[in-house]
Amino acid sequence: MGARRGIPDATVARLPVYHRVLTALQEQRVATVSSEELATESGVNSAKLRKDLSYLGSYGTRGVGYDVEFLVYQIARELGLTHDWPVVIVGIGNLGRALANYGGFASRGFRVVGLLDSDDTTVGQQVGHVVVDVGIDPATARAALGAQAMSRTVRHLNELEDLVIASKPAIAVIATPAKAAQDVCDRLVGAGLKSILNFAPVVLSVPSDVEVRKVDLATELQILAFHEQRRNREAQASPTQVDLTNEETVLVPSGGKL
Amino acid sequence: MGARRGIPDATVARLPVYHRVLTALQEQRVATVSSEELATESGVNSAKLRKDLSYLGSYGTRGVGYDVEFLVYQIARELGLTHDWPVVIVGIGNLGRALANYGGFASRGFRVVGLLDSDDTTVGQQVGHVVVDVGIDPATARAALGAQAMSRTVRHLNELEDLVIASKPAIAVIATPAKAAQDVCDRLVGAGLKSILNFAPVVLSVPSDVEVRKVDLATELQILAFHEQRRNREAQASPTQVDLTNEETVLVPSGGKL
DNA sequence: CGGTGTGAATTCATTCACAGCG
DNA sequence: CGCTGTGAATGAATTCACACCG
Repeated sequence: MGARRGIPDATVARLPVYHRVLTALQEQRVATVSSEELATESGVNSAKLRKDLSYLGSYGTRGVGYDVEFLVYQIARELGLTHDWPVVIVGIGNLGRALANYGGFASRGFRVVGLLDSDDTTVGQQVGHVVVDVGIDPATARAALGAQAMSRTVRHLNELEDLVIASKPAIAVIATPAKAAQDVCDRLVGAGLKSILNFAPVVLSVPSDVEVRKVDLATELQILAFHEQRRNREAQASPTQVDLTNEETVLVPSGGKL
Repeated sequence: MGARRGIPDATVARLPVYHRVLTALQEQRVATVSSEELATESGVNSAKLRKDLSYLGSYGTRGVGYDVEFLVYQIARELGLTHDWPVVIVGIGNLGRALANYGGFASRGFRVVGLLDSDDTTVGQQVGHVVVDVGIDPATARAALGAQAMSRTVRHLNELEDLVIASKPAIAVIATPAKAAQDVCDRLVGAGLKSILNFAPVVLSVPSDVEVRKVDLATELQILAFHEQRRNREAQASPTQVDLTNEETVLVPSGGKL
């Protein structure tokens, strides 16, 4: 039973991991893989993995496993990695720069078509490496370089609408300070964007047909701090170890977890 | 009924958002807030918010709402934001630099005590602004500046163990390339760290008493791409617009928002 | 009256366990 | 026989709806 309708969100969130692991296996010339192996490499258990994959279709072979190459392709197609996704980045501070340079984007069909900032000292700067695959013919290379150089030059925020019209980004990344984020978001939405990745530490309000995903660095640290604190509270309450040394790794003999 | 035992993970993940919103309200001198208001600002519904807060204790007043200042403190305490959390960042590329400079850390008790990299041209560099609050007395300022300058100088990865002994970081951030991440992780774990925030696109394997949280930029984009693709498929199936140009993503002229 | 706190109902996700296929 | 694919069981998170209190 192929399930074209409604892959659960939790599954969608794991597909990129499976895809990455499978791609690595592919590079090692591994032809097939069992749910058990793939699950271990992906940090999940095998039942979950099999159920996840079953939402895409029955792509495995009983008694054998999954064909790596075939599965890579199926997941890529499901995620839309076979398309080209033009991305605009707004806010070219440290984080925006880091994102503009991030290799993991280009390799999966995400192509930076524009960089925007409102700071006059940043506008006009060239950001990131301009790279062309070797073995490309000179004319194409020249054109590609030109286009890349263009899309790597930071433009002023007030060109946002022009950029959207000209380059039709499908996804916008907001890496501005918190204060500017909602305004930028409103303009992106006004220009027709429907997919936004937000790094600013604010909750953006958008119409219900726009999807926003949020990455909040401080939040992640706070969650870690919560668990760290809980661990310490428990250690204090428990009878054993004195653990004010740094070298610890006392690895609880047979730990009382949760 | 105060619930000391077991705040659900999903709730813990939302507490930082509530805390941020409440802090903003506090700065606007708002004294009390209802679950409805706080929920809207936090992007959740009010029932969820009330249930979340109920895990911390009965801190609201019926017919009135929550005391902003009191609630800020309670959440901060629960998350451990009243502590100081020394952080070490490993991998000082674009992202590591961005993280080292990120203001959202310092303001919540996260203090960068060390920066590590294995690249000799990076080692020795000074990263990030060294800042001291105004109105501090000169001697203290001098000491603070010294300590900060120290902790802002990139040190070589092979000093990792020394740094852990000297500065006792509670949390490590891995911002290295994928290839280096597992090795770095093993060394951090070996040195006793139990809380790791991983930006490298790999699944880290760690003992079960170590907590790893992962932020994967490419993954987030892929999830957006999935939904974007689904939206487009549906649009295609629906009667209106033709959209078979190669440049795809034909912007709807003046939006039919939902 | 207005708004919190919370059992009960519901929805969503994970895990179990095994039938059935290659 | 080995491993996938999946119903059924369990568990977690969300939402409902209202008793209860200030």
